[in-house]
Amino acid sequence: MTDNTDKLYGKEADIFKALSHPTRILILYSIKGEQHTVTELAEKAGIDISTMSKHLDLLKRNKIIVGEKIKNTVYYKINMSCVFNFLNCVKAMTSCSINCNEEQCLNIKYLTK
Amino acid sequence: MTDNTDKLYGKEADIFKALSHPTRILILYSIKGEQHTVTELAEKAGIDISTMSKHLDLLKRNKIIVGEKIKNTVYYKINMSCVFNFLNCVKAMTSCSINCNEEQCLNIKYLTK
DNA sequence: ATTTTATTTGGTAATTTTGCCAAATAGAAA
DNA sequence: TTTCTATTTGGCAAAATTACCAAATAAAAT
Repeated sequence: MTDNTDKLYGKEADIFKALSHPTRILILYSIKGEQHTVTELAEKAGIDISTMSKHLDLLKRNKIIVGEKIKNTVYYKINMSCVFNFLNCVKAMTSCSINCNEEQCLNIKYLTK
Repeated sequence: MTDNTDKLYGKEADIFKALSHPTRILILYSIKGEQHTVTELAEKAGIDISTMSKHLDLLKRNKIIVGEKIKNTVYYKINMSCVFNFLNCVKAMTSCSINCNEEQCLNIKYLTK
């Protein structure tokens, strides 16, 4: 990839990269309704706390989530909630049959829900 | 990451992973208005045709774009157009100051455009 | 002041991604 | 059929990501 492409589209690509791991999607859905701590999320995901801390840090650096420290504990919550709009479309697409387009997928989702 | 997390969120993460490279964002914007071929896109991006072909293949496997073959040439176009809705939000966030949330970013974008 | 609690950071091995070249494929044109 | 054109695939080295353990922070509780 050229420097020019990176300059033009690197920031946008970085947001997608920050979202491109199953554990980080789990984080989003977990803190959608209520705030959670690293310890809670690590336990829920079944991974090491240090690993979860690094996943949270990546989402935080990209302003997708924010953490609020109260006493010794950091509570994480969503900052970029538009990600859920896109996740709805993604879920419609991935649960749709193999050769359909977005419009068809969203229609199927609408008809069957 | 556990098998369970991958089973639950792997598909969604794969879509984000497919979008997580500057060259692949360039592809999206390039074919948003009009269809393009591998050769054209490789030239625009300044990279090898084979490299561009692999980027397109990844987007195609994830149903984000589709290719239509006419004679010897494959024309690529967008299949999952909801990605541009999300890109609008992403651009608002990334061009916003350091500590703001989505609502503030979108307001700023609204006020300044 | 010392201990406990919650979290982050450093180090590192295993895995995955990326990008070029060269070769293969598929079909159109001559 | 042979040649030409457009694209894809295989191979490989460089770079990036991931996940664990161990160690470091930072502040609350005792």
